[in-house]
Amino acid sequence: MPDQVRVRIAPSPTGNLHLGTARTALYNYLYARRHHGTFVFRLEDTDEERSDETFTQDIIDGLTWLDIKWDEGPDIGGPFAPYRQTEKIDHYNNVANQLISRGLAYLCFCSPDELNEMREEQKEQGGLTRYDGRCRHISAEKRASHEEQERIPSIRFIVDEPRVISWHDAIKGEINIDSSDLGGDMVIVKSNGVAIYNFAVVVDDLDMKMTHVIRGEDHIHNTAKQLLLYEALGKTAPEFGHVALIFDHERRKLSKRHHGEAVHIDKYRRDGYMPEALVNYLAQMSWSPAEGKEIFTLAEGCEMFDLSRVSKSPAIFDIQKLHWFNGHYIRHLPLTLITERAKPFLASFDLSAYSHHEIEQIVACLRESLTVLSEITPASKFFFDKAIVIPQDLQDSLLSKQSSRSVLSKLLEKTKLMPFGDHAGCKAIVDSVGKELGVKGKDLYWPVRAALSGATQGPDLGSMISLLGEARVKSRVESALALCPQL
RNA sequence: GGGGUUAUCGUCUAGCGGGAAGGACGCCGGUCUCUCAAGCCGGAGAAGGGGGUUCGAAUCCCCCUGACCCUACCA
Repeated sequence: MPDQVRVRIAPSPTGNLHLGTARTALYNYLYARRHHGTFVFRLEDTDEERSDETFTQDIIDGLTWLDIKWDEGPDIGGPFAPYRQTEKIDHYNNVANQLISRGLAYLCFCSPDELNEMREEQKEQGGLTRYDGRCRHISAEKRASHEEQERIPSIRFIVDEPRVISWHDAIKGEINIDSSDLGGDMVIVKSNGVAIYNFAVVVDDLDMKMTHVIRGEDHIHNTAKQLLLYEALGKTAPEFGHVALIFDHERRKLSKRHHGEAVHIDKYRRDGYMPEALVNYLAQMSWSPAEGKEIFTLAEGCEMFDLSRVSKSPAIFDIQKLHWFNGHYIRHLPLTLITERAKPFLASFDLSAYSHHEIEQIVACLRESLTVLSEITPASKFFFDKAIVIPQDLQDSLLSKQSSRSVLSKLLEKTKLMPFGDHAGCKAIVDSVGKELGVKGKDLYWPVRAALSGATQGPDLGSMISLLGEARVKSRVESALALCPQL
């Protein structure tokens, strides 16, 4: 019977949800869905110094926003609870003690100072730093004296060396690493009694019956260490797939340190990016569907995802391409959804001036030219302003023209005839004004634009007039006319 | 210093021994339009270097080089 696929995302709540973490979560999610398996969310919170609940919440919120849902996790439980490592401290200790009793691990009494000193010496001599295993065969007396001094030991796992550790990586292919390059016997439980990452992951992945571990390639050396632990515990290791990292245009790893909020998923939500766009961008950044599709939904991704088509080399984060995806989704997602998402960006305006349907129409005509939804705030401002301010240079260059004055006054006469609500019909009235006066093109449209919005550039003119409605159009044209020089 | 990963247009990629090296973003030009976009049409633009293997190499092998990652009682 083939194992039911079980994969996980295991972030540590020491920071906000990072772009790279989101991509790893996404790939795991896609893999789980593709194989009708289970996607697990678990918290690696053993670093009590840096872990924080607000980060946990940010990670949960971010993944939820992206619509990446987990089947088991700290918030919803599951058959292999608990899903936070801090709730399993004793369990890790028990497993570590088994290793000690089987002679595969031992107590290490070295102090941080001693360890540092050792490394300093090694650096001076050859450069290679590694734990020399001095506590591995500690004498009974020495041990007793350490205990008398109340020195609290850590637990180290014996790294058998030299030997080659190999695995077939689902993304990278064959990988071989010599155990001698792993830095010597490794700490698995810190002297504060808390398991260290490399040990806790193995125990958890075993407890949670993970079949595949898909993570960043910065874990490749960890995988070698972990493989040794699986072996010592007498268990079969899951399959591994290491995804290349994400770089910036200078080929630096994307990091909070260098890029700040630009790597924070929530920043994209706040700035008006569509989660569909981010998911689509992230998915195709290091993976290309066999079908060659560029635009696809999360659900479609679930049908097509294939680990063997994930790229081996790093991808550079390209905001331009994200913008392209984002603009596409702003334009193609259902209008009601985009309107809902636009509302927070319209919060500074008095929306009660328009009906819900009119707000939707405003969003409809504006979304054509947006790349991020936040741009709708300045773009829609003129719809809500009580009065329009026409910049001086436009007054000088545009309103000073005789034709502008004629157009505006003629338009004012025809305001009553405007079929408000009918975009094309309103445009037709403007055209009729132009026809009667023998004015066309910019000479006809720009004065109207300036009067209504204070700019010569904006959404479709017919839509503007139609949505602004009779009262606003009338008063704005009157105001503009008042600025036209009397001839 | 040691170890590992990696290398196709500026960027993301397709390709998996025989093609004029394909697509997408961006860029440039055209078209549409009252404007900015969007859309449509077109264009420029790529195999890091060196050795092999082969009738034939982007594709297989080796070396070099670059970039990146790891090298904690962080995760």
